Amino acid sequence: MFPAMRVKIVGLDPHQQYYIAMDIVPVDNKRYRYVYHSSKWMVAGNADSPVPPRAYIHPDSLASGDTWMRQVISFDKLKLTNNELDDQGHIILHSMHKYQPRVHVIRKDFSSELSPTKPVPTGEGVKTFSFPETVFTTVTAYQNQQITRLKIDRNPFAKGFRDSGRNRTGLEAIMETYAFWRPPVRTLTFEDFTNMQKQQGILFLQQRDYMISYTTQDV
Amino acid sequence: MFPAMRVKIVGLDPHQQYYIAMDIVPVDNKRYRYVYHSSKWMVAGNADSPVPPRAYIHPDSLASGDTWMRQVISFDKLKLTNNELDDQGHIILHSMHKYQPRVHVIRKDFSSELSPTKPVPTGEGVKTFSFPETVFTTVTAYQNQQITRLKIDRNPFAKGFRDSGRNRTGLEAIMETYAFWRPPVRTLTFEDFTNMQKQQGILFLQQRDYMISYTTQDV
DNA sequence: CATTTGACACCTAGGTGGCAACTT
DNA sequence: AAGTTGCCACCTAGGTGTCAAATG
Repeated sequence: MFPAMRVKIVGLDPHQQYYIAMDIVPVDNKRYRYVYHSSKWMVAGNADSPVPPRAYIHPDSLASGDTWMRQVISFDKLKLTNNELDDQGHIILHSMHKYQPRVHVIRKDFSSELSPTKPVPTGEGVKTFSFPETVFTTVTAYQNQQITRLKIDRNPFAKGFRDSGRNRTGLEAIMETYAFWRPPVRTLTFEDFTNMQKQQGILFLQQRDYMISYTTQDV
Repeated sequence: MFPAMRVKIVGLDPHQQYYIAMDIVPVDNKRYRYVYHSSKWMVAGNADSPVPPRAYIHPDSLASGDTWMRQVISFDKLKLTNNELDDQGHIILHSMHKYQPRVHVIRKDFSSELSPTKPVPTGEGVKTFSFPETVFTTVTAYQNQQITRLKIDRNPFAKGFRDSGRNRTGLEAIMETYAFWRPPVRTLTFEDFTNMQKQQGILFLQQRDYMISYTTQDV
């Protein structure tokens, strides 16, 4: 899942132990298709039968509120699959559907049913947060060059596909990168994506490799 | 530290939480030198002033007795240094000294003082095990070809230095490997090393990269 | 003279999109 | 036509011993 979801949490009890988990739930019961000439997602029938949502338990769990609040919590190890029979503990999604990632803060004393292959429990001791700007649509192939480019330019592992010096001069490529993306010091925020959504009318991501990144205060 | 120390533990309380830690303590207060023509370690004066031993807390800590007993516990991430000012949390040793690694099983409720840069606590709730056959001498350069070869042949990361097919034919190299070392299925045990000690009169290892591997039951 | 340091080639391990071949 | 799969080159990140040079 790239870009990874990143959150900062305040207001926890420093001495209380918490799990932090993420799950990804359907936004609606529709299936979508991408219409290339109008650059829009269109409804294309009803959703496939949903799979019970799995939980991704953040690997730093179990930790104290103090520990969680001192770091940016990154979900960059979360893996997605469209294989409904997956036994690797990955989160299972359908292609061409809309999804909402959610962050759960779970107090240790209410975590009896916590398991990667079970839905996240609800109720007392569990707080759930979701950010509408992180809704995304799963795809099976990139259909928008700016998304492809985002993923290539921002992900260190995709450096081999960058333009730099191939069909551009070195300096030209650097300048262009800086004109579209921000300097490396600044974290990419959800505004970057919503702006792209407005421009493109879409936001999509690929099978086994999706998603949204942002940093927010005051969760 | 290679080969890594590996242990199997039985007899813990399955529901009790434990830390498992390793430290490495001096065997005596002597400094050694290696006499090449006699293939022996000789005393070469008194030891350097000892540094307070650090603890390597196994990364699977904290875990239940049940969890610990179900796996082989490997210390392959333990790192050594001879830099007394180290701030990476590595275990600090002097070159050309003899050392004994120790394994500590620490019940959670007696682990108040547990820290990577502090000595392992002693007393109730802490059990310490040491295996005399894992004593080793630190060195600054390999002086025995069979040790060099052991480290090259057994460590996946050193595959680039293996003999296979360089100054031998492929089959010849394979046969020779199997004649001296065991088939890959079998775990290298301390007997392999003690036999080498008897033959060679030595057992030594290199700075930033040492040590002994064995698997034992009934710790 | 022994020891330490840094650059190096060579590995393991795993995360990228591209692409051709295949399935549906 | 759209989706899936496997293989690929290309990366990151880090664990090996070697060697030459610097250090003492």
